[in-house]
Amino acid sequence: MNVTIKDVAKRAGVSPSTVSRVLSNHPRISRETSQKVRDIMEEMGYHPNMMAKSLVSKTTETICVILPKPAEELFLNLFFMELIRGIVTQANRSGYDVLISSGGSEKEEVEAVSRLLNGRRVDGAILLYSRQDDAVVDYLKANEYPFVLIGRSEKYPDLLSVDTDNVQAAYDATKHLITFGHERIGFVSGPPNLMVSQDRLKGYGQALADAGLTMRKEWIVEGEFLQESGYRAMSFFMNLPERPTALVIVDDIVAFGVLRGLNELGYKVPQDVSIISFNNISLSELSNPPLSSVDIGIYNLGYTASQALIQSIRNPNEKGRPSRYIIPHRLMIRESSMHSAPK
Amino acid sequence: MNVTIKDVAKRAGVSPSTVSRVLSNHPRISRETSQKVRDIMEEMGYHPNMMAKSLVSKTTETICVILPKPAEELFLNLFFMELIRGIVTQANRSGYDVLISSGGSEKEEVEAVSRLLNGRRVDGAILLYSRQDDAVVDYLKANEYPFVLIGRSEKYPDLLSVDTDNVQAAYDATKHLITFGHERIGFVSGPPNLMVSQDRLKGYGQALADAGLTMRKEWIVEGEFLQESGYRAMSFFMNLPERPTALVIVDDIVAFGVLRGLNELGYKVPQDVSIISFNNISLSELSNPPLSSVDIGIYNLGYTASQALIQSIRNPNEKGRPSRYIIPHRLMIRESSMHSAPK
DNA sequence: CGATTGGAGTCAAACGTTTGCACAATATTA
DNA sequence: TAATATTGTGCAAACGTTTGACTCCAATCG
Repeated sequence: MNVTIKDVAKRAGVSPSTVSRVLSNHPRISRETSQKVRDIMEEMGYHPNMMAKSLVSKTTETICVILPKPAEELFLNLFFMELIRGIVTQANRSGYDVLISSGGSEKEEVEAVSRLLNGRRVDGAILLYSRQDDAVVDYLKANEYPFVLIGRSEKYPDLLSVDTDNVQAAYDATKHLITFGHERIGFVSGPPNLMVSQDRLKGYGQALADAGLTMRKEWIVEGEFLQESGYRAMSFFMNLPERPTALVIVDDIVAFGVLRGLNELGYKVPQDVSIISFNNISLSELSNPPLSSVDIGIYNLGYTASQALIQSIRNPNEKGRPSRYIIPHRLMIRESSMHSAPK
Repeated sequence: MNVTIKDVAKRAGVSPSTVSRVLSNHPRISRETSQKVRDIMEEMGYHPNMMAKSLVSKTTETICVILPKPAEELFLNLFFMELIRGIVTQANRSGYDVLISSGGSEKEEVEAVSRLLNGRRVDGAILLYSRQDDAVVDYLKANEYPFVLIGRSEKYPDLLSVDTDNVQAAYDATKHLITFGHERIGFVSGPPNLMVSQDRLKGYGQALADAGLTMRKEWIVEGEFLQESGYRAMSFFMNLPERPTALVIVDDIVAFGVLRGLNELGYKVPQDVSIISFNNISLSELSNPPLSSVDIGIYNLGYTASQALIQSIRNPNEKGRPSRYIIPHRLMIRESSMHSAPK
């Protein structure tokens, strides 16, 4: 029922192979034949069957994006949207489609990845997170499938990956607060098994150390990338006998939770407590007061990841390409941290 | 190099067809054989090649999501993330994969859709918007491809679609403001060619009419689903000789823009101006003041759309199923509209 | 007891491409 | 002018499945 390459061939009075070669711009096809075939394809409404093509070429021109555990939960953060936006845009530009896959448990994730890659449904994968130790990474690496990590792997340091210099970024953010005279600076972290949490904590610690300030356990709180975590962290800090006057927060959404809590308790930001967070999602500047945030170029992270992956698919073992791309970050200082430390 | 059905067959001492039938739980395979084959598949690490399967079965178990014009722009709204979250979750549960495709111009969209459907890369599509007159819809309908609309089509009223009762929702929101004594109520709309803009405007008008209030042209402003639009609309309203005391705003993001503007000009919300908007994205309650918003169950819209699409793919012309699903909405009244009209 | 039924598998064609090899015709070279 | 290269095309085998038709064998039936 559907127009195939053979139908076109018949009508054009050539062989199917010729039609196929026209399609792939084979050099040994004459201008004339090529044009004739193209006209007929147009006329008959021919569209190549990608499945047949993939079957023989062993390539699907599709990549997949593996979302952190339950798409249902973590998807709430604008962060992923922005990442996906970058990935899809770049992939489409390179002629690739993007498949979204959300895992459940880590085991299910491995199964999904295995199904997609082994089943030749996609050519490669992008992982949108970096856990300290990850079965999916192990699997992909063991099977030598092309993939790129957004973040980094502790276990395999030279995996293809796109990342922020999170240590430096946290250093900069903390330093900024120190410059405003803060000496009691708290840190609201994410899940401790994520590399990003670890790296940012490290940068925070270094900045304190360089300023001769001591890092205090009770000023560090771990949580999820959710508002509630911020809210809880805030309550904890504010009940301390000695309260921080400024906070570095791993994620904007978490910072929103902190902000909400401070508002409720009647603390003024930035007069009583200064705040700076990470990611600079588009809503950061909308909060009240506008949120200082480290812009890490999320879109760019996604865009670059897609580019790196597709390169590595097209050219599996080309040497001389970096395996780690660091996207520059930038402090966006807004009202939430524009105030010197209270006495 | 990769394990195929033939390899398994050989090792198991059966024919490839038997292996295939084991895979699809064909009734005429004995328990015994089935178990033996399964064991061998496991042992050899067999994974079915989806491309080969799709080629013959003419089905891909994949659906695609068509994003409104440039993924680059409109993706900024959490709304889409939430929709996609619902779609992906449901699709995965039904054993389907999801392909994301972002269009450029309307013409490019048609091309993308044509490439995906005609190229047998996907089995159906979900359109995340409803324009008044849409070439993509025309195309899909003309070619009888399975698809579902999030929203509605004016041209073809009984297309498979999932929607909010936007007229009613806007009616309810406006009514709510009227109840608080407002008589000068403005409306900030979206692009006029979107059905959602039209429907909400209509509901707004009806509520005014039912309350004996007149709808005034200068109190209606159109824009995009972007903050800037809200900001601009706000400036416009506030420069009017007779200013509205309350606003109905088509989208939360737009409302954020309005809020920012009002803050800057020193107007108090809700004391000077009350505000209610639509969609209730997760950040609505975080703004200052928290935003009243009509919750339209975005996740549910996506979830239902995916479900409806997959049903219609699996069972093309089953009768007796609704073609239009209406997801219930609910007013989430928060501080931004909890104040009676100023004198 | 010959004929029928049913169960468990096998055979081979099909799905729509790509691609290495072969071949004829023409062009280039020595 | 013969030998060689180049250009344009066709042939047929692959790619890894699914599936309708067929076979074989044992059990059941009239």
